[in-house]
Amino acid sequence: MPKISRQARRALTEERRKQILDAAARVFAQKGYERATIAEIARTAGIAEGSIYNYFKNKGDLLINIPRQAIQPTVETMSARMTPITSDTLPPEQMLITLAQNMIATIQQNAHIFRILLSTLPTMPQTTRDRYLNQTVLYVLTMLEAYFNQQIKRGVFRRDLNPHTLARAFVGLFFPFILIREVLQVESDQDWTYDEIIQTLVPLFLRGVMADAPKRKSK
Amino acid sequence: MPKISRQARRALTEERRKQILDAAARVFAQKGYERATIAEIARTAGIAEGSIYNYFKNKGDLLINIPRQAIQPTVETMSARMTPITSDTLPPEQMLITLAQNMIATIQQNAHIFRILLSTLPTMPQTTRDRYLNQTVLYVLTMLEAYFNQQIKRGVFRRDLNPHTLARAFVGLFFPFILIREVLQVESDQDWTYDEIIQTLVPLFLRGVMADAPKRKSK
Amino acid sequence: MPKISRQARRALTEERRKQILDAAARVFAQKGYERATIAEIARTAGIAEGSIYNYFKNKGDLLINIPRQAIQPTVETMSARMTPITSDTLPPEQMLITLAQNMIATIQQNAHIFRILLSTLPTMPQTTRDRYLNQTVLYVLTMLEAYFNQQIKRGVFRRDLNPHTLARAFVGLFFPFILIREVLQVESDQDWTYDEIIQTLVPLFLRGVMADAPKRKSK
Amino acid sequence: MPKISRQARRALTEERRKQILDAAARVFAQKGYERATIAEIARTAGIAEGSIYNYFKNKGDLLINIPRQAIQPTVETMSARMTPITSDTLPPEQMLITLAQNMIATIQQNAHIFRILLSTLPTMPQTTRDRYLNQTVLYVLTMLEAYFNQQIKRGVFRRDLNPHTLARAFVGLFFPFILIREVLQVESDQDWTYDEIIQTLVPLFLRGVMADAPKRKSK
DNA sequence: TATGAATGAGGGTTCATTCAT
DNA sequence: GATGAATGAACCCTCATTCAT
Repeated sequence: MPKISRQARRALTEERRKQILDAAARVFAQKGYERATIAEIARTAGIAEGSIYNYFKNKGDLLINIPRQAIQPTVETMSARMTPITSDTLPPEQMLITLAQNMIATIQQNAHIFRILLSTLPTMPQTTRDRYLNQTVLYVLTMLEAYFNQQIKRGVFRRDLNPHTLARAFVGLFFPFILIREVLQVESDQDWTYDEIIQTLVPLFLRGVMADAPKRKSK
Repeated sequence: MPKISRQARRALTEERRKQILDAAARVFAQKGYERATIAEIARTAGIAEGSIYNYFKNKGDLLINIPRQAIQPTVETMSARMTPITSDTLPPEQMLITLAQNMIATIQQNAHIFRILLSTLPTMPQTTRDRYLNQTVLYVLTMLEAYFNQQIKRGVFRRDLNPHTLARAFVGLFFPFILIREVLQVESDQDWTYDEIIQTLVPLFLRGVMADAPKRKSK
Repeated sequence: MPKISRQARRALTEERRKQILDAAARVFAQKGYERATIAEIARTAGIAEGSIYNYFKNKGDLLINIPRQAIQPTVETMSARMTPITSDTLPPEQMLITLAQNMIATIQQNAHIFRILLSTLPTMPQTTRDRYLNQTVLYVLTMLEAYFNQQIKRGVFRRDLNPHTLARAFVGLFFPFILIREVLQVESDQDWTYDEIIQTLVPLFLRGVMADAPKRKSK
Repeated sequence: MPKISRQARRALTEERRKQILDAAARVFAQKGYERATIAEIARTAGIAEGSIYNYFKNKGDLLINIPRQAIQPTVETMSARMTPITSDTLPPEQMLITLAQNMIATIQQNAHIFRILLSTLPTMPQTTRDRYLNQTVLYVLTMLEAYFNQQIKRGVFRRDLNPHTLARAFVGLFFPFILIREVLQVESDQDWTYDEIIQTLVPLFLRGVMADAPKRKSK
């Protein structure tokens, strides 16, 4: 005769897991995975070291579960903003600006997760790495790809372009800025704002990808 | 009195340092800095554990000395190709293609170093990090910036563009591809070649940045 | 919520610390500080190597905490016997004999600690050394000094003497004997007992320090 | 056909040994035996590490050979000053003052050796230790003992005293001062000079040991 | 005989994980 | 489930000693 219903128990457990993963994410982001200690994660989470092992198999298990916990929600938020309906109503420039803004905002809000990803991915085992990537970066790339594909099919973007390439290139445009500011936190490289960058690069990208204006249709 | 001339001794020492750094770079790239052990580095270098400490203060000292050893030579090769003279004689498209090819080739040849950089930089102490960055990425960015600045001043590229931003954006275009293939080694994302990417993105970028050519309006 | 009351936990911890310090003192005394290994201390204490670090910061921390653990109790016993009340009631000869006996007994019971002190003090960092000395030797010297000062003021001991000097000289009288027997354990120098020494040297010292007794001149 | 005569070779070797032992003594005194390194001794001696092994079997061999090298000369100087002839001509007070001054001067000049002795003796193997002691402290004690024996036999010192005990007690009187100043270098205990100490303690000691004045002979 | 790079055993310390309470 | 002390494997680093030159 449990004092708490099974459902309530479940919820409590889930709550605890979140609390621990949150602490782990913070410590991993600050110290890096290897130099983070279970002791510090426990302290940050406000529980005992041993308790962590009631919720996660081991240290690696924490790392594996961080993206679902921390990234997916924001990724989903982002994807929600990219529904076809929206893309119909917005002119490409506006759409791309919004996309870039969302992407950057998402990364900014989860900068510590990105730091973890960067320092961990290169030396992770294949399967873990793929799982991570699918849940995060590739997910976003796939959505972008769909949008570009649509625009190409409509003749808005040049027909000779490959949506796969475009998606990666578009994201890449902003990559160095994000890397420098959010991940590496280089302070000597700060005389710009994301808005300026977006206002410069989206039009630049568009000039590059837009199909020639209909005027020349007669060519 | 030493049996070997001071110069010969110096050369031998330098040789040994290279040998050790090379081993360290390989092991760091494979295991990540923290999980790499001195024992394995020594084994890889074909020497005894203790010998490493005759050439480097400690494990961290190995890390700090890797870029100079492994990257700088290629970085310098690259910079040699970007002299103003060269940039005068080549049309922008050819120049940018060459630059991109060089950059990608450099990274490919030093992919393991890049893996180290990525996994180590985020949790490095500020000063070490800055030193690393200056020797590598920022060095290249600065050169690119100079080139773009030149082209803007000549009216070849749009005058409303900022060379600082352009340099980062140009590098960023290729970043996701490099990341996916060289660093993360995602095998499910391989149906493209760097040449295709370059042939697509350099013109795209150029369309975005070239000033409208009034002279040729009459064409 | 802890399963054990905070007080009980404290007591257990204190017990463990004593157990470890005791083992450390034994091993340090036998091998000397530098040649003693954590492994052997752990073995002697009957615990695992790592456990020591749950109670002490490092090897040096063991050394620093040994005197409080092992000497202070006896030092305090000794000081208890030297209250002014006691010194009032005993004639100087009896008092000094008792003092010498106590001192020697204390050292005998903690001979291994003294061996540690001697071999460690000369090369210790200043602050550690001062802490050590204050807890042990200087503590005793200060007490003696107070006693001599009292006797000088009362005219029992010569007024031209300096209590500071006397305290050191008195302790020094017995020093070579203690050194030879307890610390150096020279076996070829054993045809005497501490009692004989005390019975000889206390009167000798007293003849040296007693004020000429004008009252008894008429005797 | 040696270029150098065998004798000259011998002398050179002996010179080199002295040079090395001198360096070793200095480093041992400063760092303690265990923490002293062959590298530092070699550096101090101005030769290569490996060369030390051409003159001494190993590190321990250095330690064993230091007393003969460094202490014996001064010990011999001291003993020279204590010939019976001298002791005949000087009154006891002058003699003891001279002895104390010589002893203290000797120790002062060789303070570093004393630091080595103190930190090394307690954990040395028996035989090494005895050898050390016989060459140094016991040597001096034996001489003192002879002097006291003479004075007792002459009736200058009390007949009920034991020269063995007296010798140790006399040396002990100055021990704490030497220990505090020369070995432990306690700086907070410096408001006295050796001369003051000697001027106080020698008469004190003499009052304790002198036979009753001849006036009471009639008793 | 002199050199100093090479060696590798050994020691202090950290920390993920276990388990008795 | 919660706790946190106990564990011991693993790692970095030091340094006495050797040996090829």
